[in-house]
Amino acid sequence: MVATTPRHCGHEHPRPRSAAVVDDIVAQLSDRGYRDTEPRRLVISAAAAQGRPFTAEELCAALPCVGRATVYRGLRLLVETDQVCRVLLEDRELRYQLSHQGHHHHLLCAVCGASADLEGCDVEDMLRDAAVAAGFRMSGHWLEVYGRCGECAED
Amino acid sequence: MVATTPRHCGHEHPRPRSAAVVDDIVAQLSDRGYRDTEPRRLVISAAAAQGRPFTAEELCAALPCVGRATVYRGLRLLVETDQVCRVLLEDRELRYQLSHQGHHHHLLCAVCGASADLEGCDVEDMLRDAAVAAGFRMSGHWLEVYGRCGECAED
DNA sequence: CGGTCAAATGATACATCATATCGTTTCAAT
DNA sequence: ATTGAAACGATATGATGTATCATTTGACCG
Repeated sequence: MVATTPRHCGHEHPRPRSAAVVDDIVAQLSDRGYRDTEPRRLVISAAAAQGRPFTAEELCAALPCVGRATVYRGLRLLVETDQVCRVLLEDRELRYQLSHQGHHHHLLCAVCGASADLEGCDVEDMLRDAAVAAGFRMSGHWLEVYGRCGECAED
Repeated sequence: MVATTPRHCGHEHPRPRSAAVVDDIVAQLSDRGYRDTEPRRLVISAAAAQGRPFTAEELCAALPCVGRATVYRGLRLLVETDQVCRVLLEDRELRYQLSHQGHHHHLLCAVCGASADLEGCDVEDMLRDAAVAAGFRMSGHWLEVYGRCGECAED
Protein backbone atom coordinates (compact mmCIF):
# COMPACT_ATOMS: atom_id res chain seq x y z
CA MET A 1 0.00 0.00 0.00
CA VAL A 2 1.53 3.22 -1.14
CA ALA A 3 0.71 6.58 0.35
CA THR A 4 -0.68 8.33 -2.69
CA THR A 5 -3.48 10.18 -0.98
CA PRO A 6 -2.18 12.26 1.88
CA ARG A 7 -4.81 12.95 4.43
CA HIS A 8 -3.14 15.49 6.68
CA CYS A 9 -2.60 18.32 4.25
CA GLY A 10 -2.60 19.27 0.63
CA HIS A 11 1.07 18.59 0.07
CA GLU A 12 1.96 15.98 -2.45
CA HIS A 13 4.41 13.38 -1.27
CA PRO A 14 5.38 11.60 -4.48
CA ARG A 15 6.87 8.19 -4.09
CA PRO A 16 10.59 8.85 -3.96
CA ARG A 17 13.37 6.93 -5.60
CA SER A 18 14.28 5.68 -2.18
CA ALA A 19 10.92 4.00 -1.81
CA ALA A 20 12.64 0.63 -1.61
CA VAL A 21 14.68 1.84 1.35
CA VAL A 22 11.55 3.06 3.06
CA ASP A 23 9.74 -0.18 2.38
CA ASP A 24 12.65 -2.12 3.77
CA ILE A 25 12.74 -0.13 6.98
CA VAL A 26 8.98 -0.29 7.38
CA ALA A 27 9.19 -4.05 6.93
CA GLN A 28 11.81 -4.34 9.63
CA LEU A 29 9.69 -2.26 11.97
CA SER A 30 6.71 -4.40 11.12
CA ASP A 31 8.66 -7.51 12.08
CA ARG A 32 9.12 -5.99 15.48
CA GLY A 33 5.44 -5.24 15.87
CA TYR A 34 5.43 -1.60 14.90
CA ARG A 35 2.68 -0.39 12.64
CA ASP A 36 2.97 0.85 9.12
CA THR A 37 1.57 4.36 9.33
CA GLU A 38 1.68 7.19 6.88
CA PRO A 39 3.37 9.73 9.20
CA ARG A 40 6.00 7.14 10.00
CA ARG A 41 6.65 6.53 6.32
CA LEU A 42 6.96 10.23 5.77
CA VAL A 43 9.53 10.52 8.52
CA ILE A 44 11.55 7.62 7.14
CA SER A 45 11.29 8.93 3.63
CA ALA A 46 12.41 12.40 4.64
CA ALA A 47 15.29 10.96 6.63
CA ALA A 48 16.38 8.90 3.65
CA ALA A 49 16.19 11.97 1.43
CA GLN A 50 18.71 13.91 3.47
CA GLY A 51 22.13 14.08 1.94
CA ARG A 52 23.95 14.48 5.23
CA PRO A 53 23.38 14.23 8.96
CA PHE A 54 20.24 16.13 9.86
CA THR A 55 18.63 17.44 13.00
CA ALA A 56 15.21 16.55 14.32
CA GLU A 57 14.14 20.12 13.71
CA GLU A 58 15.23 19.98 10.09
CA LEU A 59 13.07 16.95 9.67
CA CYS A 60 10.16 18.73 11.31
CA ALA A 61 10.61 21.64 8.94
CA ALA A 62 10.72 19.27 5.99
CA LEU A 63 7.50 17.63 7.15
CA PRO A 64 5.01 20.38 7.92
CA CYS A 65 2.21 17.85 7.73
CA VAL A 66 3.62 15.70 10.50
CA GLY A 67 3.44 16.71 14.12
CA ARG A 68 6.67 17.49 15.92
CA ALA A 69 6.06 14.85 18.52
CA THR A 70 5.58 12.26 15.83
CA VAL A 71 8.84 13.20 14.15
CA TYR A 72 10.70 12.88 17.45
CA ARG A 73 8.96 9.62 18.27
CA GLY A 74 9.74 8.29 14.83
CA LEU A 75 13.39 9.19 15.10
CA ARG A 76 13.64 7.64 18.51
CA LEU A 77 12.08 4.43 17.23
CA LEU A 78 14.46 4.35 14.30
CA VAL A 79 17.45 4.80 16.56
CA GLU A 80 16.25 2.10 18.94
CA THR A 81 15.86 -0.32 16.07
CA ASP A 82 19.26 0.61 14.63
CA GLN A 83 17.83 1.94 11.41
CA VAL A 84 19.22 5.37 12.14
CA CYS A 85 22.29 6.34 14.09
CA ARG A 86 22.98 9.44 16.07
CA VAL A 87 25.87 11.74 15.37
CA LEU A 88 27.27 14.31 17.72
CA LEU A 89 28.80 17.52 16.42
CA GLU A 90 31.57 19.39 18.18
CA ASP A 91 29.09 21.84 19.66
CA ARG A 92 27.09 18.90 21.01
CA GLU A 93 24.36 19.34 18.44
CA LEU A 94 22.69 16.02 17.88
CA ARG A 95 22.12 14.87 14.33
CA TYR A 96 20.86 11.71 12.69
CA GLN A 97 21.59 9.68 9.61
CA LEU A 98 20.55 6.38 8.14
CA SER A 99 22.67 3.50 9.35
CA HIS A 100 24.71 1.75 6.74
CA GLN A 101 26.20 -0.94 8.90
CA GLY A 102 26.38 -2.09 12.45
CA HIS A 103 28.44 -0.24 14.99
CA HIS A 104 30.82 2.26 13.52
CA HIS A 105 32.15 5.76 13.98
CA HIS A 106 31.86 8.92 11.99
CA LEU A 107 34.16 11.37 10.37
CA LEU A 108 32.41 14.70 10.26
CA CYS A 109 33.40 17.62 8.11
CA ALA A 110 33.30 20.80 10.15
CA VAL A 111 32.85 22.89 7.03
CA CYS A 112 30.22 21.26 4.87
CA GLY A 113 28.73 18.85 7.37
CA ALA A 114 29.41 15.76 5.31
CA SER A 115 29.98 12.52 7.10
CA ALA A 116 31.95 9.42 6.29
CA ASP A 117 32.27 6.18 8.13
CA LEU A 118 35.53 5.51 9.86
CA GLU A 119 36.82 2.21 8.55
CA GLY A 120 39.76 -0.01 9.20
CA CYS A 121 40.07 1.30 12.71
CA ASP A 122 39.16 -0.94 15.54
CA VAL A 123 39.56 1.25 18.57
CA GLU A 124 37.33 -1.09 20.52
CA ASP A 125 40.04 -3.54 21.48
CA MET A 126 42.46 -0.79 22.32
CA LEU A 127 39.94 0.92 24.53
CA ARG A 128 38.92 -2.30 26.18
CA ASP A 129 42.49 -3.04 27.13
CA ALA A 130 43.09 0.46 28.42
CA ALA A 131 39.88 0.21 30.45
CA VAL A 132 40.97 -3.07 32.00
CA ALA A 133 44.29 -1.48 32.90
CA ALA A 134 42.35 1.15 34.83
CA GLY A 135 40.27 -1.48 36.59
CA PHE A 136 37.17 -0.93 34.50
CA ARG A 137 35.07 -3.27 32.49
CA MET A 138 34.11 -1.45 29.33
CA SER A 139 30.51 -1.62 28.22
CA GLY A 140 30.37 1.01 25.54
CA HIS A 141 31.84 4.16 24.15
CA TRP A 142 31.08 7.21 22.08
CA LEU A 143 33.51 8.42 19.49
CA GLU A 144 33.21 11.13 16.87
CA VAL A 145 36.05 12.43 14.76
CA TYR A 146 36.02 15.95 13.36
CA GLY A 147 37.97 17.43 10.51
CA ARG A 148 37.70 18.53 6.93
CA CYS A 149 36.65 16.35 4.06
CA GLY A 150 38.67 16.21 0.85
CA GLU A 151 36.64 18.91 -0.85
CA CYS A 152 36.79 21.31 2.06
CA ALA A 153 40.45 20.66 2.88
CA GLU A 154 41.72 23.12 0.30
CA ASP A 155 42.12 26.28 2.28
CA MET B 1 42.58 38.02 50.35
CA VAL B 2 40.37 35.26 51.61
CA ALA B 3 36.62 35.27 51.44
CA THR B 4 35.75 35.18 55.11
CA THR B 5 32.86 37.60 55.04
CA PRO B 6 30.26 36.52 52.52
CA ARG B 7 28.14 39.38 51.39
CA HIS B 8 25.45 37.68 49.35
CA CYS B 9 23.81 35.60 52.01
CA GLY B 10 24.18 34.32 55.50
CA HIS B 11 25.80 31.04 54.53
CA GLU B 12 29.26 30.44 55.81
CA HIS B 13 31.77 29.38 53.25
CA PRO B 14 34.74 28.23 55.33
CA ARG B 15 38.07 28.12 53.60
CA PRO B 16 38.24 24.54 52.33
CA ARG B 17 41.20 22.23 52.29
CA SER B 18 41.29 22.73 48.54
CA ALA B 19 41.95 26.43 49.00
CA ALA B 20 45.32 26.03 47.37
CA VAL B 21 43.68 24.57 44.29
CA VAL B 22 41.26 27.47 44.17
CA ASP B 23 44.06 29.98 44.60
CA ASP B 24 46.00 28.35 41.83
CA ILE B 25 43.09 28.46 39.41
CA VAL B 26 42.25 32.02 40.34
CA ALA B 27 45.87 32.95 39.72
CA GLN B 28 45.79 31.40 36.29
CA LEU B 29 42.61 33.25 35.47
CA SER B 30 44.19 36.43 36.75
CA ASP B 31 47.11 35.92 34.40
CA ARG B 32 44.64 35.93 31.55
CA GLY B 33 43.00 39.10 32.72
CA TYR B 34 40.00 37.68 34.50
CA ARG B 35 39.09 39.19 37.84
CA ASP B 36 39.24 37.55 41.21
CA THR B 37 35.66 37.73 42.37
CA GLU B 38 33.95 36.09 45.26
CA PRO B 39 31.21 34.33 43.24
CA ARG B 40 33.89 33.01 40.93
CA ARG B 41 35.87 31.65 43.85
CA LEU B 42 32.76 30.00 45.19
CA VAL B 43 32.13 28.30 41.87
CA ILE B 44 35.70 27.05 41.65
CA SER B 45 35.66 25.92 45.23
CA ALA B 46 32.42 24.03 44.81
CA ALA B 47 33.69 22.42 41.63
CA ALA B 48 36.84 21.32 43.41
CA ALA B 49 34.79 19.91 46.26
CA GLN B 50 32.87 17.52 44.00
CA GLY B 51 34.02 13.95 44.23
CA ARG B 52 32.95 13.08 40.73
CA PRO B 53 31.78 14.63 37.51
CA PHE B 54 29.00 17.08 38.27
CA THR B 55 26.35 18.93 36.35
CA ALA B 56 25.93 22.68 36.16
CA GLU B 57 22.64 22.34 37.99
CA GLU B 58 24.25 20.42 40.81
CA LEU B 59 26.68 23.26 41.22
CA CYS B 60 23.82 25.75 41.20
CA ALA B 61 22.10 23.77 43.91
CA ALA B 62 25.30 23.67 45.94
CA LEU B 63 25.66 27.42 45.62
CA PRO B 64 22.32 28.98 46.50
CA CYS B 65 24.06 32.30 47.03
CA VAL B 66 25.37 32.47 43.48
CA GLY B 67 23.15 33.23 40.52
CA ARG B 68 22.56 30.54 37.94
CA ALA B 69 23.95 32.67 35.16
CA THR B 70 27.12 33.22 37.12
CA VAL B 71 27.58 29.52 37.69
CA TYR B 72 27.14 28.81 34.01
CA ARG B 73 29.44 31.65 33.03
CA GLY B 74 32.03 30.49 35.52
CA LEU B 75 31.94 26.95 34.22
CA ARG B 76 32.22 28.15 30.65
CA LEU B 77 35.23 30.26 31.56
CA LEU B 78 36.88 27.37 33.35
CA VAL B 79 36.38 25.12 30.36
CA GLU B 80 37.73 27.73 27.97
CA THR B 81 40.84 28.11 30.08
CA ASP B 82 41.26 24.34 30.39
CA GLN B 83 40.82 24.35 34.16
CA VAL B 84 37.78 22.14 33.87
CA CYS B 85 36.93 19.56 31.26
CA ARG B 86 33.58 18.44 30.01
CA VAL B 87 32.39 14.89 30.21
CA LEU B 88 29.54 13.41 28.25
CA LEU B 89 27.46 10.62 29.72
CA GLU B 90 25.79 7.94 27.65
CA ASP B 91 22.47 9.75 27.81
CA ARG B 92 24.21 12.88 26.52
CA GLU B 93 24.07 14.55 29.90
CA LEU B 94 26.91 17.02 30.18
CA ARG B 95 29.05 16.99 33.29
CA TYR B 96 32.20 18.74 34.39
CA GLN B 97 35.27 17.92 36.39
CA LEU B 98 38.56 19.55 37.23
CA SER B 99 41.24 18.89 34.65
CA HIS B 100 44.21 16.91 35.83
CA GLN B 101 46.25 17.07 32.69
CA GLY B 102 46.10 18.21 29.12
CA HIS B 103 44.01 16.39 26.59
CA HIS B 104 42.81 13.02 27.70
CA HIS B 105 39.77 10.78 27.73
CA HIS B 106 37.52 9.49 30.43
CA LEU B 107 36.39 6.18 31.71
CA LEU B 108 32.98 6.65 33.26
CA CYS B 109 31.33 4.21 35.60
CA ALA B 110 27.70 3.80 34.61
CA VAL B 111 26.79 2.70 38.12
CA CYS B 112 28.43 5.06 40.57
CA GLY B 113 29.41 7.86 38.22
CA ALA B 114 33.08 7.72 39.06
CA SER B 115 35.52 8.72 36.40
CA ALA B 116 39.07 7.74 35.66
CA ASP B 117 41.46 9.02 33.05
CA LEU B 118 42.22 6.72 30.19
CA GLU B 119 45.95 6.30 30.07
CA GLY B 120 48.41 4.53 27.86
CA CYS B 121 46.07 4.74 24.95
CA ASP B 122 46.91 7.03 22.11
CA VAL B 123 43.96 6.73 19.83
CA GLU B 124 44.91 10.03 18.23
CA ASP B 125 47.41 8.61 15.79
CA MET B 126 45.18 5.73 14.91
CA LEU B 127 42.26 8.04 14.24
CA ARG B 128 44.38 10.43 12.25
CA ASP B 129 45.53 7.66 9.97
CA ALA B 130 42.04 6.32 9.52
CA ALA B 131 40.81 9.82 8.74
CA VAL B 132 43.49 10.31 6.12
CA ALA B 133 42.50 7.01 4.57
CA ALA B 134 38.99 8.41 4.18
CA GLY B 135 40.28 11.61 2.63
CA PHE B 136 39.81 13.72 5.74
CA ARG B 137 42.17 15.88 7.67
CA MET B 138 41.41 15.34 11.33
CA SER B 139 41.15 18.39 13.54
CA GLY B 140 39.65 16.96 16.69
CA HIS B 141 37.61 14.22 18.24
CA TRP B 142 35.36 13.39 21.13
CA LEU B 143 35.72 10.12 22.95
CA GLU B 144 34.09 8.82 26.10
CA VAL B 145 34.34 5.27 27.35
CA TYR B 146 31.61 3.76 29.52
CA GLY B 147 31.73 0.79 31.80
CA ARG B 148 31.91 -0.29 35.40
CA CYS B 149 34.63 0.63 37.78
CA GLY B 150 36.35 -1.97 39.94
CA GLU B 151 34.02 -1.48 42.88
CA CYS B 152 30.86 -1.66 40.83
CA ALA B 153 32.01 -4.54 38.65
CA GLU B 154 30.98 -7.19 41.15
CA ASP B 155 27.44 -8.03 40.09
C1' DC C 1 42.96 56.15 50.28
C1' DG C 2 39.03 57.38 47.60
C1' DG C 3 37.48 57.91 42.57
C1' DT C 4 36.72 55.65 38.29
C1' DC C 5 35.03 52.49 34.91
C1' DA C 6 35.00 48.21 32.61
C1' DA C 7 34.19 43.58 34.16
C1' DA C 8 31.27 40.83 36.53
C1' DT C 9 27.00 39.83 38.74
C1' DG C 10 22.05 38.49 39.43
C1' DA C 11 17.27 38.52 38.22
C1' DT C 12 14.77 37.24 34.74
C1' DA C 13 13.34 36.71 30.03
C1' DC C 14 14.16 33.99 26.33
C1' DA C 15 15.71 30.11 23.25
C1' DT C 16 16.27 25.45 22.19
C1' DC C 17 15.49 20.77 22.30
C1' DA C 18 12.99 17.00 23.77
C1' DT C 19 9.37 14.51 26.41
C1' DA C 20 4.60 14.00 28.74
C1' DT C 21 -0.25 14.36 28.43
C1' DC C 22 -4.52 13.37 26.49
C1' DG C 23 -8.40 13.34 23.48
C1' DT C 24 -8.81 11.71 18.66
C1' DT C 25 -7.59 8.97 14.70
C1' DT C 26 -6.04 4.95 12.33
C1' DC C 27 -4.21 0.50 11.44
C1' DA C 28 -4.76 -4.36 11.26
C1' DA C 29 -6.64 -8.50 13.09
C1' DT C 30 -10.75 -10.59 13.45
C1' DA D 1 -17.50 -3.90 9.10
C1' DT D 2 -16.13 -4.02 14.01
C1' DT D 3 -12.98 -3.00 17.47
C1' DG D 4 -9.16 -2.20 20.61
C1' DA D 5 -4.58 -0.99 20.95
C1' DA D 6 -1.10 1.71 18.69
C1' DA D 7 -0.09 5.92 16.90
C1' DC D 8 -1.15 10.58 16.10
C1' DG D 9 -1.30 15.88 16.75
C1' DA D 10 -1.78 19.84 19.58
C1' DT D 11 -0.01 21.57 23.30
C1' DA D 12 1.84 21.79 28.01
C1' DT D 13 5.76 20.93 30.41
C1' DG D 14 10.57 20.15 31.59
C1' DA D 15 15.53 20.47 31.13
C1' DT D 16 19.34 23.01 29.92
C1' DG D 17 21.64 26.87 28.61
C1' DT D 18 22.08 31.90 26.72
C1' DA D 19 20.82 37.04 26.27
C1' DT D 20 19.54 41.25 28.36
C1' DC D 21 20.29 44.92 31.32
C1' DA D 22 20.32 47.56 35.49
C1' DT D 23 23.40 47.27 39.46
C1' DT D 24 27.54 46.07 41.94
C1' DT D 25 32.39 45.35 42.45
C1' DG D 26 37.23 44.77 41.91
C1' DA D 27 41.65 46.54 40.18
C1' DC D 28 44.03 50.35 38.88
C1' DC D 29 45.45 55.04 39.25
C1' DG D 30 46.42 59.33 40.90
